[in-house]
Amino acid sequence: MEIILKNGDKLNVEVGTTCAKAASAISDGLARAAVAAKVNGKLVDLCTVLNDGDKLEIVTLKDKEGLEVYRHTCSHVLAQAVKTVFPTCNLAIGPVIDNGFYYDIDFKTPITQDDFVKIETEMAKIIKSNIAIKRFELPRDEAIQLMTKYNEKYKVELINDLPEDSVISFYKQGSFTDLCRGPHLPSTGKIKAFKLVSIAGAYWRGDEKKKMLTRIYGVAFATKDEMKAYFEMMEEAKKRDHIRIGKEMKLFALLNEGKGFPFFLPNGMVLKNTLVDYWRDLHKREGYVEIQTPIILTRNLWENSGHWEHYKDNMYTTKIDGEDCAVKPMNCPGGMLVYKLEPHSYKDLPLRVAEMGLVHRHEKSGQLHGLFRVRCFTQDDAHIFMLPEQITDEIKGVVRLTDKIYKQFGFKYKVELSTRPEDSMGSAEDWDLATSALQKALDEMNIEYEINEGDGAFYGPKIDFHLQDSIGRTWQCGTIQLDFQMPQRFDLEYVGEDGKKHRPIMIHRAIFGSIERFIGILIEHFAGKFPLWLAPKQVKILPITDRTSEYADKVCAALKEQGIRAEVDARSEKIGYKIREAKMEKVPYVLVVGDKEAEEGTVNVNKRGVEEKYSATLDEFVETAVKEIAQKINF
RNA sequence: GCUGCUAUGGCUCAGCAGGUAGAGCACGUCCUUGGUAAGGACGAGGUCACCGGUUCAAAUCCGGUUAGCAGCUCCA
Repeated sequence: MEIILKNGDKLNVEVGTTCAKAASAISDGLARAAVAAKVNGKLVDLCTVLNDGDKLEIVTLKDKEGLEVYRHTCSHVLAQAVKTVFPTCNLAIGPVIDNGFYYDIDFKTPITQDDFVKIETEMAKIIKSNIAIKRFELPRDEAIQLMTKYNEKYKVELINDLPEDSVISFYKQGSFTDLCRGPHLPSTGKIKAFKLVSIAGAYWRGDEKKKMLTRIYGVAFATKDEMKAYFEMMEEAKKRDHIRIGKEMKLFALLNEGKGFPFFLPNGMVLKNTLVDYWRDLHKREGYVEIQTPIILTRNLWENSGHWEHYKDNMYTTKIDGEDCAVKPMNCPGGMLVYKLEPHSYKDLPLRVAEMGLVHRHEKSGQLHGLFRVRCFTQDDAHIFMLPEQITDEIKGVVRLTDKIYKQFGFKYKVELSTRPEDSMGSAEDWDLATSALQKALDEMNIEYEINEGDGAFYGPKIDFHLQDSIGRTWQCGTIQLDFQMPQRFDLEYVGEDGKKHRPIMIHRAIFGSIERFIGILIEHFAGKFPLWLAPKQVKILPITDRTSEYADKVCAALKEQGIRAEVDARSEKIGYKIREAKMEKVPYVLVVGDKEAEEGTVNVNKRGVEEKYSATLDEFVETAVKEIAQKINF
């Protein structure tokens, strides 16, 4: 019979030939590198028997799928090892993740990281024995019988929940058999580099109400070198951790006295204010007006907006003169009240109303994390009130503005479209209309996005922008939410061309999302090496001897005159020492001034990240610095 | 909130097996005025997160509380 290879070549093989055998017929090198195969586009085990006319593709560890198969087998080796070391435990599930794998296991007595040595030793033994991995399939009742025999209650539950027509397959390696869809490596000996890294709790089936199992995380790579490179990269990434840099650079403080409420220190305030100034300038140009609404408003208002019903557990409440009040978790109801203060004409729309709003949300204690997740933060919020025919253009405008701002910092981002959640308000028609409006804007702008089913706000669907932190976790920053509900609830209206009253449509949007979170991401993105326009300390002037400290003061004054954040380090320390300190502070420009410079009216410029130093007149340096700040050049 | 781990001078960390604390950096004083990533000497600074228990004796062992970290769940 004949099979077709990836490159289109045809190969004659005997009936009953496996993928592995076919691979070795193509080339010995490829056969040895093979870890799985793709038959007619479907990923399968190497032992899969080919049929006449099948299209065969060999998968190696160089392929993404190949590495996944490899990591998947690692998780099974982990399971086998754990079963050997702790025979009474019950296995749940063990999938592949970025860089590795995990397995959720129900232990009779809790284990700790100290047990990793035992487990890893057992895994190494399994790998060394190079046990063949065999697939077999069973009908449902036999599958349940088998897993019941092994006392694997979680597996029985999984089998019971599989759809009627699904194939129930098992993989057997030695005495160990596990329910699995596969595919797997042909034998355990192919695993070259793995390590167990951490242990954590995880709810069975991701449900908070179900039992918490123990999850063992591991990483696995095709070679030991790749694994080493991974650990080195993780070490580097940890050095970028915003909590650590925030402390080192005295940007902010997290204190026991205010759990989830960060303190901003002078350096951090420079960052925050600079971002706000940039934001405000940009929004003025984009036709926004700015308001500020109160932090505490009556409970009545929150009931009216629907927040009370959907969100009261996360709101801080208080009583003022006997009246129930709540601290705002969002700015919109305040914005609605402002809209209602006066009648609006269709000629006024779109109305773009921005607010740097300080909101408070009672996040559960375990969710708090540095500046990424806090209980009090500043939203760069805006509400856009508009006519139905303005929806697409307004959304596009916000997407463009978001892109512009993210690009300014050199961020790459991911876009998600979140649709109607279960717990939501409003009619299906409104939701469809709103969702397709968002989708239309994204499609027309040729923006790639993922759909996040059921993850919208309770009042409307949304477009979310996600940025990545230094160890690859993503955080939602920007958001554009289309809302038909608030205008209705607050009975907003405008007078149309026809002289009749109509309901405006509203967008909620934020670009930084939370200034605090955005600052956290900025810190990690730049590893604390902020571009000149953002740097808390922009220029440091270092006199070589006490003789030149007067000239240093003069240079500093000239820079301050131009609004540049400059300071002199006049301590009687050696120049090398002062340079080292300034560099560790990540100051963009360090100016060294000695007798020569004082005499010539120049400065010796040390630019961060640049080995060569150069001499410039004071005026020349001021000019370049002013220009770099004004143009917000990143370096 | 749940599971696990952690908590020692301003910072980064030692303190292995219980006998009332150490280092480096930072800080202060003095000497050194030195041309591009750490000059030298001396000094000050900690009831070892908090509360309780075991013990003749607890930073060290046990329990609880608080806070942080990793993950889970949640995030209008």
